[in-house]
Order: sequence, then C-alpha cells, then structure tokens
Amino acid sequence: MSVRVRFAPSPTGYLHVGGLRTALYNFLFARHHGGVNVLRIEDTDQTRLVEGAAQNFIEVCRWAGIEFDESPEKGGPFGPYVQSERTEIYRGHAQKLLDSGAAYYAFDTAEELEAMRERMNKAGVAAKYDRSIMRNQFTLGEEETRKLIAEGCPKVIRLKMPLSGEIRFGDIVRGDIIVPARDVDDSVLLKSDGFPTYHLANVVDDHLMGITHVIRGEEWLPSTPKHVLLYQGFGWQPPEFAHLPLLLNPDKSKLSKRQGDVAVEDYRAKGFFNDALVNFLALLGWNPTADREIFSIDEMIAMFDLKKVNKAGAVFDVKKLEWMNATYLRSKSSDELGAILLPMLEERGITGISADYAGKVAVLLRERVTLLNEIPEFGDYMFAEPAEFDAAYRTKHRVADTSSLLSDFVLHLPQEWTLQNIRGYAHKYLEEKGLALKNIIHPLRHAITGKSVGAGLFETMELLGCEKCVQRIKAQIPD
RNA sequence: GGUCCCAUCGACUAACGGUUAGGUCACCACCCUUUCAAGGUGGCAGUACGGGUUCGAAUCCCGUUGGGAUCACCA
Repeated sequence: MSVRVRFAPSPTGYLHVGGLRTALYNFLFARHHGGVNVLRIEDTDQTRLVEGAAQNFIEVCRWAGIEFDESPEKGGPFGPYVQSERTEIYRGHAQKLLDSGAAYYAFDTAEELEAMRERMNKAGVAAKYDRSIMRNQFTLGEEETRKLIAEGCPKVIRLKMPLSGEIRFGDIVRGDIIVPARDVDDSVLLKSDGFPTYHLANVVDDHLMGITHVIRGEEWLPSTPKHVLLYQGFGWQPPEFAHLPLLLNPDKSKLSKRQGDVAVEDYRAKGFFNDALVNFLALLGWNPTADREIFSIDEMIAMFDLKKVNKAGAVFDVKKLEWMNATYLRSKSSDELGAILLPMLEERGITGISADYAGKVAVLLRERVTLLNEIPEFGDYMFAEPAEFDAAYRTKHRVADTSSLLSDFVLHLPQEWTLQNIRGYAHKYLEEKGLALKNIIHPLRHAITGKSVGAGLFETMELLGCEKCVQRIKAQIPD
C-alpha cells in the first residue's frame, strides 16, 4: 500500500517551528516513499479560529520548500480538507459509535463537571469522568435519555472506555506502548455545539483519507490510546504511529514563546534562509549520518528514515542555527544572494542598486555576518557615502604625515581598476616611501568605509570603483 | 498527584554487545592576517546512579534518581 501522511495543524495563529519540523518530517517521509503528503486544517474549535491562519501555513510551508499534494487549496480525492466542512461526516460516525455501544450520551453541565473534578482532586484520585455517577445515558436510562434529547437538552457524546484490560499500540520511534484502559478518560467526542473534538475528527479523517502513517508531536502520545480505541470501535485498522520528540527551550521545557522566538515567521523576518532553517530543524531529532551537518532537501528525502528519529527531546539552540545560516550564506552564489538582498535593501530605502551589484557586495561581506540582512547596515558605505566616521579609529591611525600620504596616494592610481593593480600600486607606493602597509591601510579604510571593520580593503575598493574611492580619500585629506 | 515518554560532552548527535566513546555548535589556545571575520590546527568536555545478564554493557533487563509530556465540550 502506498504511503499517505498528513500534517494537521489547528489554525489558531502562527506556525510554530516545531510544527514546521513535523510538517517537514511528514513531507520527507512521503517523498522518500513516493507517497502522498496531505494538509488538513483542524478547525473544529470555532472559538479559537484566527483569520488567515490556514493560508499563512500554506505559504510558510511553501517558503520552507514543503509541498502538499492534497490540501484545502489544491483539493484532492478525499476532500474537503477543512474539518469545519466535514461536520456531517463526524456526526454520522458518532452515531455509529452510539449504535455499537462504543460511545454514549452525557448531559452534564460545565459546573457539574467542575464539581466532579474538585471532589476527585480532594479525594486524591485522578480526575476522570465517572460515568457511574454523572448525568448520562447509563445513569438516566434509555427513556430519560430519549426524552432529554427530544427536548433539545444540551448533550455531548463520550467515548466509552473499558474499565479493565489494556490498550496497546506500536510506535515507530518508541516501540510498543501499553496503557491500562482504566486510566484513560471517557473523552468527549462530539461537543454540544455539534462539532467533533480532535479525537473523533482526527480518527475519522485519518481513516477516510487513507492515512497510513500518523507522524505527529510527542504531546499526542497520551491521547493515542483513545484514538486506538476509536479505531477498534469503528472496526478499522489503525495507521502506524510515529511520535516525534519535542523541541525544547534551553531549560528543557517544551519550546515556548516565553523563552524566545517560536514562530517560523520570526526567523524568516530576522533574515534566516529557508534552506538553513529547514536543515537545522531536520537535524533536531533525526540524523542520517553523523559525519555531516549540511544537507539539501533532496538529500534529506533520499536518506529520511523514521526509524532513525530520536526519542529524547531536542533543545533548540539558536547559536547552531546561526552557524548553519552563516554556512549557507557562504555557499550561495552571487546571483542568488543578490536576488534576496535587493528587496532587503529596498525595504530600508536603498534603491537604484542592481541585483548584480547587491550580489557582489554580499559576496564581499558575507564572511563577516551571520544573516544576509545585516549587510545593508554593516556595509552601508557600499550603497552610499559613509553615514558616519569612526572617530577613535581615525585618531588611532592618524599621524603627522597621514594627509600627505593620502594626497600623494591618489595621484597615480592605476588606470585599469582591478584588484591586482590596486594592490600592486599600493605596495609599490609604500615601498617607494619606505613604509609598511599598516601606515596607510587604516587611514584609507577609514576614509573609504568610515569603519574599522570590514572586508579586505583592496577588494572593497575594487568593487566600489575608482571614482568613489578617490572622492572619499580626498574628502579626508585635511587634518 | 495519576498515566505515559525520555536519559551519551554545556547544546545537537554517532557508535551489529567488543571503538583510545567519534563528529558538529559553543567555549579556550595557537596559526594565518589588512581591521573584523572566515579558514586551519589543537584543546576542554560525556555514557545520571545502583544492581543484574554476559568472557565482555553506553548498548540488553530491573530498580533508583532526574527531566519532560499529558490529564477540557483546545488541538
């Protein structure tokens, strides 16, 4: 049977980096096996909907290079792919569960449930729906139940968990998992508003959509027994499960907003490359071969193996992400960098620059920055006159004859403005004066860039052009 | 607290039951040098603990400790 997997986010806001990794693993797994990658929007909680979130997910995934074969946008043979458009399907299936005795009606109010939990907590027992004492089909009897339903009394449908025995299932990354059924709650399957909860919708959809492998975060592990029981209740074969290790804060708790950026958008906005972020995320919990760090998405597809996914959570180390981004920055072509840098420049009001020139500046300066978007500021002098001059740097290298040294220097600059000629000229000039390179290179750097740090000076001069260099040097000649 | 999951350098990880426990980030030192980087070389640093099984355990089993997740008419 061919592989079908799904990424099933809830459109309640931005896409979390952990979510992106889950989407990535699904995508890699699907592509590796020549299977199908499905996007399904789980919007059954109407109170938490965020406008545009679903579209944003698609866009962010696309930015990251993750494609879906079936989605709300593209459609597909098992649609609709938005759960709020499938409510009739869930109701019908809930009815089947009712008919077979795998689920039951309950009429408790929020207050009654709260009181129940409070009593249990006081008694020191696990807070779990006790169907023997609450208001439901069993305690009320069939007749009363029918009456309440006929009267339109608010009701939910709950899963009837066995009171004994155990529920077991296999997990590709964790092996067999066994849970005593009595410890699992009688979860609500269909809410009083007629919408299903995650448990029902997810099982019904995964089955109906032919999902073969459920690859999701570890936070779902504790509720998987419920899902397994639902498959049993429907008489369906459950899919394979693979619960992914969590992404962690430096203090090892679940990666949260409180301790740094968690939205993919944040990293995108900061200027991280899509391929670097994806590469970094992929290696958080999975490792194809320990002797390399850099992998293209195609290489990852070729090597991806769920069995090699780690069990323990992984700390999201921004420092390593930065290193990886810097590594990607150094490996990209001038054209590629120019195309990405140009809009960043325009965003900052720097216009009239060609993509070709932007790319060359990026190549010139990339070994000194981590993110491409540092370049507009770090190399401001490549796009305009230096905005300011480092006074301390000037003072440090300015001596009595610096002015004459500079004014003589511009006299016989090479006609053919190449790196080799500029460097040759400088060395010859210094040799004639009986001086060392350091006697002039700092005053020159100061005049041309205004800063004490930067790329190789002759390379900088070459790219800037003779005219601009002369002009800037002359402007700094007076003491 | 109940249930479940997890445990190799500070971080990410590698290691058919047999390795001086390897690589990467970070950190430190040195080299290179035109500032700052990058790069090169080297270094620091780990199998949580206790029992077993075995000729031999990071690896298998049990326990302890520690960490995490989850316990809604949210996903």
